[in-house]
Amino acid sequence: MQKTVLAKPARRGRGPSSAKTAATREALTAAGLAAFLENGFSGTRMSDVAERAGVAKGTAYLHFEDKAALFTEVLRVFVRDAAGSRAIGRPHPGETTHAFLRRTLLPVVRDVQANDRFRVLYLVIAEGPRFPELAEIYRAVAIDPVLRLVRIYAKRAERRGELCPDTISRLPVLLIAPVILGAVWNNLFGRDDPLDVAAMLESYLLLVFGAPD
Amino acid sequence: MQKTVLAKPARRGRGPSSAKTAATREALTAAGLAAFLENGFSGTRMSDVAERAGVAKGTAYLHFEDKAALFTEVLRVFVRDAAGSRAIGRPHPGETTHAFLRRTLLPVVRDVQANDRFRVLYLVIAEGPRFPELAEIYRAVAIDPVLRLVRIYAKRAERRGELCPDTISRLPVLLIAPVILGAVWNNLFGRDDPLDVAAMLESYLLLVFGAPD
DNA sequence: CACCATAATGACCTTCTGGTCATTTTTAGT
DNA sequence: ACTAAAAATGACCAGAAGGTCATTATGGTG
Repeated sequence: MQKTVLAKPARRGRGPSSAKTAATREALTAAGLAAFLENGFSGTRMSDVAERAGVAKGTAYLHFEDKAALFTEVLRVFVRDAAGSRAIGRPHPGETTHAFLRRTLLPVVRDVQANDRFRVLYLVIAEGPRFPELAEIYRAVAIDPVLRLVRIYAKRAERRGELCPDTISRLPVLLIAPVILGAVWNNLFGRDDPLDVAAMLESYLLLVFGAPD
Repeated sequence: MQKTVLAKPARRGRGPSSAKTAATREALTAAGLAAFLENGFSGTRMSDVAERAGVAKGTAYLHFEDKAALFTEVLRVFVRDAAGSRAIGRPHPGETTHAFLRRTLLPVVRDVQANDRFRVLYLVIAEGPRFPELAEIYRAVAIDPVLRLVRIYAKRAERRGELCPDTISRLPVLLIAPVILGAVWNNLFGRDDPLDVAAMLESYLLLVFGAPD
């Protein structure tokens, strides 16, 4: 089903083994990501990707079965890598859940926005129906873990009377709603009316948890 | 820039004027909407649209300049028509804003979901960057009016101490976040994990306004 | 009924682009 | 240096799909 790198099986021969092959692949994935972010799946031509990567079109097909494989591979790798930044930590003793979430979530969101990773989210949203496995992977790797954490801390907050019971713990998606909204909005209207997703999330937390005091 | 109908200028001639022409156009827009919803813009072939409409491909080009014109026309008409259901009414005397919103918003959302109009929203979201004018129209016709209303009633609620001040009135988008989320979620994961958008909005209102009593 | 303006047709053209492969270039081992 | 394995090339192919237009069908009008 996949091709990925065909190099692993032992360097027994004479020819070029070199790290250059890996570099070419890297260049292709980087070029692919950039191109897909810019023009979507069907709007991206393989020749463009190759050109961006500084190689010939045929070379792309040495590394990836076809365009769809390049697309899913690129995004899968990106998502898996990005998921590494999952170290959220735990609430300090005595810290309210609201304060904890502000302290941990906001920097993450700011970082995601600063590094344009919301555009990747948007790409998955826009192309998801045409690449169901990809959407599934994204969900399993990036969304569900977040929802699990949200549920845990929502329960904690409800237990401590900091949060309206049985809402977020039952529908953890509600907490990430503003983030999704921000990703979508900025990709549609961001040029004229950019939305500061972190600031919006901050307001949202205030709204949900009430004013701290 | 546009072609739309070329028929208006007087029926002076002999040939078939008939309402049949209009019917053909209707059939084309209906077929176009269905096809675009199903396969997106680039995934839809003009021959498909024509076939669905029961006409030859050339006929489609008699009514629409090109594929993009069909796409934008179809969606623009749909959005303008759908925007007619804007009769939200006003709060009863003494009614809390929370109760008012529940009473008026939930049926609308339920109706939208029942009639698959969220799929149209999703289509605009997914294709928006490739059709900026369309996104702009959608925003002007469907989103901004809602946001204006939200702001008005948020202010009212804040004045009456029903709502955390300076959040939703400053960021009215926050109130529609769950709706956008629902539209996106259901189009990505709806087959396996459908989300009841109205129910989610209900929970959301509860969360935002607090338990009624 | 004959006429003709208009609607509709579908074969055809053209372009575009995903994908291939014989050939050439690169590099490591001898 | 020589050689062979592997990487890279880019001209080429095939099919798909957007768009055209000479031709045919339709149905008011005189």
